[in-house]
Amino acid sequence: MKVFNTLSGQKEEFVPRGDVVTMYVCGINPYADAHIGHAMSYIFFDVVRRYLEFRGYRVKHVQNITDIEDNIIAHANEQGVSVPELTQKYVERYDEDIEALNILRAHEYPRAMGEIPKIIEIVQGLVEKGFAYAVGGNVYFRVRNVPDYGKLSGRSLEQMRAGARIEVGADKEDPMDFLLWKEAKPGEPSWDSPWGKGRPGWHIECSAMSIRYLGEQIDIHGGGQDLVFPHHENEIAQSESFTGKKPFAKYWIHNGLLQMGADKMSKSLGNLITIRQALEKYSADAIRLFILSSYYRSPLTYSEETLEAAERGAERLLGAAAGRVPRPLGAKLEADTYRERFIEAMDDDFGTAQALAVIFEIARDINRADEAGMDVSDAQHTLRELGSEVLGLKFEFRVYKDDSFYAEYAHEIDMKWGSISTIIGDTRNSDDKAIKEAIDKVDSTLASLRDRTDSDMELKVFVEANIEAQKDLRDAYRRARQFQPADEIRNVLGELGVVLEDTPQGTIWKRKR
RNA sequence: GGCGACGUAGCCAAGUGGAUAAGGCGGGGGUCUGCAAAACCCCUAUUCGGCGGUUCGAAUCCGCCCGUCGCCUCCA
Repeated sequence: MKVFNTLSGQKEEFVPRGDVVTMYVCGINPYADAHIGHAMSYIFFDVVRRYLEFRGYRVKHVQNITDIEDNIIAHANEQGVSVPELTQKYVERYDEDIEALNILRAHEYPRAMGEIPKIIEIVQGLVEKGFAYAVGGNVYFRVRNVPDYGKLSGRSLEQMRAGARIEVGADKEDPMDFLLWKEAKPGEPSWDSPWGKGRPGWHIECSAMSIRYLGEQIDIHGGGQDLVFPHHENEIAQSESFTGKKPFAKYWIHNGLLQMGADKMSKSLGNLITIRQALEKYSADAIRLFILSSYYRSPLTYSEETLEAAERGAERLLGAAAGRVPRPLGAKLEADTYRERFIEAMDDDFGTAQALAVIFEIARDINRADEAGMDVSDAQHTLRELGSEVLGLKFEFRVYKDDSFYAEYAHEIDMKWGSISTIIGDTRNSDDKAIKEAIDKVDSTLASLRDRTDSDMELKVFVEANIEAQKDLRDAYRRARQFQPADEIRNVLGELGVVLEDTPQGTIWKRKR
């Protein structure tokens, strides 16, 4: 299995350091809802973890929550709430997002606020070893004492010092020195430390959590490409200086960034779609397919058209994985070669795009073989296993949220139904008992739909009961070979956004996409 | 200014020296179906931003040019 390591700039054979693969992925700053760009990172690393486990590794996955820093304080002040109130709210919302996207929970989600003693211990250690110095209540990391500083991002101190945009802090020894501990201003959240009241700097919490929960050296450290410098570069410097052990992380894996139009999607640019907004329009499977359909290191551009395409793809996979008439006596569609090709693709630096191509081929061949009367149960099992276990697909239809489908349906059905009742009327006194009963059922579901109050929480139930009743009525007409009323019912439902499909297992209804 | 990535069909996107350039979406035609839908079958890049070069052979390597983007500052 090969993995691209940012540290070496090339693909390397993946050989973990011990029995358990230790993996640290940079997480959220909880002061706003996570957006699709975050989803890209977390879905990708979710697949990394799932694939490692699929290949038989045990994985320990830790993801930090940085719940104290400047932006958080600013947002809390703006909203007039305390920092813990703000962060708790967004951590909870993040948990919901993660679950909705079918991302496996990390084994630990340490929060910066809970790691202050470890952070102080590391800062103290760095000071004692000469890698850090205090100026007043601030403690800075002394970059020039680290000869290989810049090795991750491939730049030298000289290059960086020459950069025109680096501000020289008045009290820093070197413009590239960075803050480990920040003196608190009056009214800000703070903790006692050997340097007075203050809070952690911007990179130290990740070192502290990684060391505390995974050990001084780990296998995989991941995050978005925008974290390579300065965040991860500084993590390496402070961690390796503190422990005296190299490398801090054996494999550095960075995903490309999501583009929004011409720019990257980011909080600071404000050009973002949150995970929740996306989930109102697209299924989790479609979002995962969208993200996994390209190489993780390439940038990806958000577009409705591409998400919609992914949605249709997800529907096709679902169709192929869904139940079939069992054919135990038919020839078996073998699935081993697909599995081998899937593994081959994933082994090459998580080639999810090619792995997905294999997934779609399984789907096509299942449909084809099923039509030819073969037993496709093994292939379906493989499709579901690779799709859900490794790629994290749910194989569920899109869940429509926060739209007005049910209300509109309830509002319009009476009028629509009235317009076809003349056709129905001709058959109302039919001898066909099934048709008569089905008509009565439709009438009664319509009555209950009419009688409900607007505040009725059971709107969805009533609407679906009515759709079911109409579907059954149409089937009764079809069995009686009365196609005109049958087609009329289908047309009316179609105008209301409901599609009827006749399958070997009977007629099913779906929301129109 | 420095460092880096990318440019493949209408759209998304694999492939990175060799035999017919994956896969998805869309489009066209067909099979099936009472009619639809779904599914399946066929077609949809003689060509990989442009121009040169290396090679028996290049989308794949080298050079130049054009274009797009990221990082260098909080950021997945």
